[in-house]
Amino acid sequence: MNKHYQQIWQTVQLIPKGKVASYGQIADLAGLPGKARLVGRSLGLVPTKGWNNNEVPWYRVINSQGKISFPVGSELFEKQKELLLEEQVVVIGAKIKLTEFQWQPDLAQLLFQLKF
DNA sequence: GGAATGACTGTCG
DNA sequence: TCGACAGCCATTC
Repeated sequence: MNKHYQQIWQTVQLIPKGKVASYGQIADLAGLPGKARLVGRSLGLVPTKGWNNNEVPWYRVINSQGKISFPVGSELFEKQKELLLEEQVVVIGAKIKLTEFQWQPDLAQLLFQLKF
């Protein structure tokens, strides 16, 4: 259980500044293919708990359509958008240009860092 | 143990 | 491009 969350958070931390990744992408990289929902849920657990919440850039994770997964105007939506804009990521409405900002990791380097 | 619930995804019209 | 739908899976009731 916790092990899965650890892998997810660890993977999220690898997303470079100014880039974003989708839930499914994170799930794959964390060794949990097809479990995008698990990623979403685990990210939802981070902030409330006192774990390494500040270390996990949850706002760099969006859905596969390149959009923020919160209702427009909600508190979390605004916060996420703000944080992304601070990193030079262009957010139009809820949309982000995936072709420009989606993280495209070097798999070999990634495996080295994760040490799975 | 069964049913409902999500910060999801891919496919189809 | 967009909405509806069916899988998906750990957690919660």
